Order: sequence, then structure tokens, then C-alpha cells
Amino acid sequence: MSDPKGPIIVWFRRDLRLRDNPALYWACKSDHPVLPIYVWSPEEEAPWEPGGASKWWLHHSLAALKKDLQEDNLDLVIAKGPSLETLKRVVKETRAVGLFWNRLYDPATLARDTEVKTHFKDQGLNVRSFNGSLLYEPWEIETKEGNPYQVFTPFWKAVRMDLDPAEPLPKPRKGMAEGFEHPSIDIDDLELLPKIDWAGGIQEAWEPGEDGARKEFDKFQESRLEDYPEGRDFPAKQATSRMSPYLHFGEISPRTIWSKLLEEAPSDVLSKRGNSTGEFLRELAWREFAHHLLYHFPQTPENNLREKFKDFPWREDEAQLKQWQKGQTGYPIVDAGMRELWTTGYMHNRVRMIVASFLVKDLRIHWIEGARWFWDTLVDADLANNTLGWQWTAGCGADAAPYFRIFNPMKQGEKFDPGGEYVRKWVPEIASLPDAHLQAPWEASSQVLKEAGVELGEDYPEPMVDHSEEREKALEAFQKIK
DNA sequence: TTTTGAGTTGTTCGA
DNA sequence: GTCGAACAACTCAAA
Repeated sequence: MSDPKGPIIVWFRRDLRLRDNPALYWACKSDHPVLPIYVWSPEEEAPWEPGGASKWWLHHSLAALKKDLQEDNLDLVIAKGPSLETLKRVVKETRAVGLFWNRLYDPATLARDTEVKTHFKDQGLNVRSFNGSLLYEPWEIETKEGNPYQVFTPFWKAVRMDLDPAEPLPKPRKGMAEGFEHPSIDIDDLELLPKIDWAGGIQEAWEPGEDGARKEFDKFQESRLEDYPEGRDFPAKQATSRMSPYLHFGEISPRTIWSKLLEEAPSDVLSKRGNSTGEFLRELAWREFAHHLLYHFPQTPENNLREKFKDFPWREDEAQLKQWQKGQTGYPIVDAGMRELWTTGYMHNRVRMIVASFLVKDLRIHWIEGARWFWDTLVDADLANNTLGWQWTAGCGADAAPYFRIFNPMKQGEKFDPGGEYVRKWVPEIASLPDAHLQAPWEASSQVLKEAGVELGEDYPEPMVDHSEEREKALEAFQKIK
């Protein structure tokens, strides 16, 4: 059924870019026409189908990709339906000779891709998959015993110095691939955008797509990187890289980031602490670590990595979970974070830890409830990172926070939002309180509250629980599973 | 096989 | 106000 002049299909998934895209690059290198396709099949990622914010991002990324490909005379075909069936149909209709893609590593898509690969290989197609989203393949990095690393520091020591990422591949040259016509549905037909338009805040904060990724990275490298080690802890500063959604959807590759940063810095920045380039690349290695862990421990999105946590006395409390989700806990720094998330699809990393600690330790609601909420609301929702982050906070994951590390929301607020800028932005109803009372309004005198025009329980909630009491209860709960 | 050192992001208490 | 110790014991990774 295949035709010697038939196309090679490039199956786009979470690699929505032209530069350093191995599947696209090698397809364009061949002397076949290239047919790029995106197949929307969220049910194949169950139970982690992309959430609302993620779908918003995807919509705009696909539009950007389609436009970018057009400049190379390539027409992105959009389809929906089960991947294997859809690809079978397209292969048949186009008499394709090859199918290329970049690998993914989460359990659901991995299983699907294996099935797809087997099917088309049996059909005699040239099926090739590439590494487009990691610095190393998960199976390449192992301890001397041959096991996957479960502690970050030895992992980082093992990878940082020999990491010699191949030069990022260039954008395929125009004219290398002849356009190939095939019917497509509209991106709009995928219905990725919310029915109620809640995305205004996200729209303002982000520009999805490969161009957006490069602009954001350039800005980071030029102006935010130098202050990164210090500044990244202060949510009002916006000193983080903001690369997470772009990395998740593959709009920039980690290899590109790695090589761009190292070409201007000596490689010993990786071995000593305090250098901003090294500190940031270390964070990129955390992303790598998270993806390797998910590959080796595919049960962890739902299950504790540490077995003994099965007896942890989690509480079920729908009402409290809702208060947390809506940013109505009465703890300003927590509420600020949860509202930033709801409005912009993003939350500053420092604040993610604070709100996560509050859910898991103060409320002792199961970490998976937090993971699910983040999954639906974050534009950078990523199964590997989300799983590692929540299990780390809860204490049940790899290299986890020790049981006694319980964030104090008032202290964290005073330390990392000393001028109250972040809290005032997201919790405007208490913005007139003086700095001294901003992180704990219930401790202000009635006089101070009155002057600020704040009536607790009316304009802004009383604290939903008492932090120091809950801290003690959390410590007790950990005693039980010792 | 056994031993040894070490482990992202914190808080509280008492000197 | 500042500083160091305590907060458990365990698991991992390497020697």
C-alpha cells in the first residue's frame, strides 16, 4: 500500500516547535514529502487528560505551529479521534512510507505509542521515534548498581559533567520538504477554548508558541538570570524563568536552553553553587529527574512512592478543599497564590510550596487532591513535575521533604513578600492593612482593621484553621506511620 | 556484604 | 535580635 513517493508523516504531540525537533528535522532530510499532523485524543491520556488551562495553551500553540510550518510550505493537519485509527486512515489515504515522532514518557502515552509503533512496523512502514524532550533518555542514567536514581544530588553529580548535549538541530530548511495536501479540520473544531471566557488573565500573561518561548527565554537570559538564585524566591519579583509551559509543550527544547546558557559560561559553573547559570541548569536537571522518575515509577501519579504512607491519616473535607481552591483560607499568602493560579494559570514556585504544604500538612487533605487541582488549572501542568512536586511536599516521594518541614504561611509571607506587594495584588480586599499585619490580619487590633476598612469574616475570611495547632496534629500524624 | 555519609526550598526553642 | 541544635529514622548511593 505504500508508495515510493509517499510522504513521511511527522506526528506532533508535545514538541510543538520547528527548531531542534528531531522527528521533523530527519523527515525533512529525507527525499519524501513531509506531512505534519496533530491528533487530539485526550482520552488516551486518562486519567490525566489535559485540564482547562492546558487546553487553552494548546489551542494557541497549535495555531502558532500551523503558522510557523506554513512558512516552510508545510501544512499542519489537525485531526481528532483515537490516534491509531486516525493514523491508519491517514497512512492509507496518503500512501505514506514513514511515521516519525518524538518520544513521551508518561505511562499512558508510552503504552499507546508502543502499540502504534508495533502496528505500523508490522505494516512495513519506516517508523522512527526520537528524543526531543529530555537531555538524557531515562534508561541511560543509572547508579553503579544499575538502578534508577532516587536522590537528586547524586543524580545531578552523575549527569552534570558528562552532559554533552548534541548541538540543537537547526530549523529544517525551506524547500527541503515539498508540501503535501491533505484535508484537515480546524483548530477551533477541537473545542479547546473554554466556553465561558475565563482566560483573559492568562492571555495577558503569556504568548504560547515557539516565538513566545524564544522571546521569554531571551528576556530571562538577558535580564532575569543574573538575579535568579536570589530573586527566584520572591514572588513579586517575577525573577523565575517562566519556561515551564514552553518546556511542557516542547516549544523550546531543554537541549537548546542547556547549550545557549553554557556557550556563554565556563562549564565549571555546574560544579559550584551560587553561579546563576549553574543554579538554573540545576533546576532544569530537576525537570529531567522528575521525568526519569515517572518513567521508572509509572504508578506514582496516583500512588505514594514510599509504601508506609498508605497508612497516613488523610482527612476528607470537601468544603475545606473548596476554600483552598478558591483562595479563601484566611491566610493571605496562601490565598494570593491560589488566586494567581486561578486568574493566570500560573503560580510562582515559592508560593506553590507554601499552598501545597498548607493543603497537605495544615489541612491534611490527600496530596492527590492538590495534584488534580493543579492539573486542571496550571498552564504548565506536567505529569512528571506535578507528581514529583506533590509527593515531595507530602513527604511520600523521592528525596522528599522531611516530615518536620512544615511551612508557616505567616513567616513565609514575611520572608518572601516583605513589602506585601504580592499579597496586595491578589488579595486586594486587605491591601490597605499595614505591612506588619498583612500576613496575619486576625492579629491586627480592631482599630487597625477599621482604619484599613477590613471586617474579618465579612470582607476577608477569618483563618480557616489555626496553623500552630494543625502543625502539631501533622507531626502527630507522622508519628503514626513511623 | 557491610559500612558510611548524606539528603532542594523549614520552624521552633532555648541560650 | 541572633545563633545553633533539635526535630526520626530511614533510604539511598557509593566505597
